Amino acid sequence: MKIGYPCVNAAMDCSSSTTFRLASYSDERVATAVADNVACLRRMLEWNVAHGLLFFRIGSSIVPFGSHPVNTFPWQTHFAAEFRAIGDYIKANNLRVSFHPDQFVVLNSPSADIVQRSIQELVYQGSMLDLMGLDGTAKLQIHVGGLYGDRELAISRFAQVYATLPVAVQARLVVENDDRLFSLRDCLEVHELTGVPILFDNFHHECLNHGEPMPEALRLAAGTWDPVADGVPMMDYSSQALGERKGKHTDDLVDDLFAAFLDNLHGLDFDIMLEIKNKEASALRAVAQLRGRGLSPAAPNVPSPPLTLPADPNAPAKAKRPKQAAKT
DNA sequence: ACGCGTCAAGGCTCC
DNA sequence: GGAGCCTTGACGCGT
Repeated sequence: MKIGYPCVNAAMDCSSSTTFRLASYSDERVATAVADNVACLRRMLEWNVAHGLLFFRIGSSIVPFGSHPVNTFPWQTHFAAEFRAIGDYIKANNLRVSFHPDQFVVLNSPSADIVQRSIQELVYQGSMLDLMGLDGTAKLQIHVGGLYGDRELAISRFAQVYATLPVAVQARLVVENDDRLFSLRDCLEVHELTGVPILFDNFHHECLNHGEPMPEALRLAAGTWDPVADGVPMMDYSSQALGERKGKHTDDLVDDLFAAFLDNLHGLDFDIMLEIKNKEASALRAVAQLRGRGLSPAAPNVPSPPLTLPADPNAPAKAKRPKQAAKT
């Protein structure tokens, strides 16, 4: 079990998302920004290793305009050694990383243009993981997309586009349940159509569900991950910010709620990304809780033990199979 | 030095 | 049909 936080370390005096305005694009600015961003990423990973945080979401904008046609700079070859070094560091320290392309990546959009741009963005982010030399356990996390007034059509369009994705992207893509449109149950349907693993978000599930108790939801999501090809299931963890709009993430880890959540795991292994505003501060407290339970995050250079699932009549889950009445 | 309007990209809800 | 919202950091202009 690894604990992580997204993109930004507030205790650090650098950022891995320096960028610039499209209007001031130049190859030189790309080169400068990427060099700065990769250097900061390295420092954040080192900080994480020193603090027992072995999971990290890399910000999407390491390469400014990485999938935009304006970007003609050959960053893949120019920074090949830097990306490789980051990947070597990740592997040597048993880290796990992921990307979460933002809301503009919509694979099931009715607009062919939007779909194409979305695929280009996935190719760009996936290619960074490729350059790092990381295997298919380093993931690209997206949502199903828009509803467009017809849930079943929207889901089938996702599946159709998924089938056309480059294999390198397919191997990394995971789909996350969201808090308003596509629930865990919808994601399970997407999984049945495509084989794509489900990245479970406990908070989104609390906002949008069909009565599945948390332990059952966790088991269902975990069952969609191939232990070898996909690795330990990833999940996002958060809780409701009190007094705020439903769905608003809390600013700070609520220790009691996190403890109660861990009780739901019943021995399942997950790598947990804390989507909490104060980032690494909460992640450190989560690690302390795990250590208190004897669930110490995996130590550097020691691979996680193989995932063992409770008995599941629907396993093996990764194989494509026809839609059937298995979901109850 | 600092404040603040603005920034590639989508889609949903509300009015 | 249009504005506001999601969510967020950082740019870069204006003062």
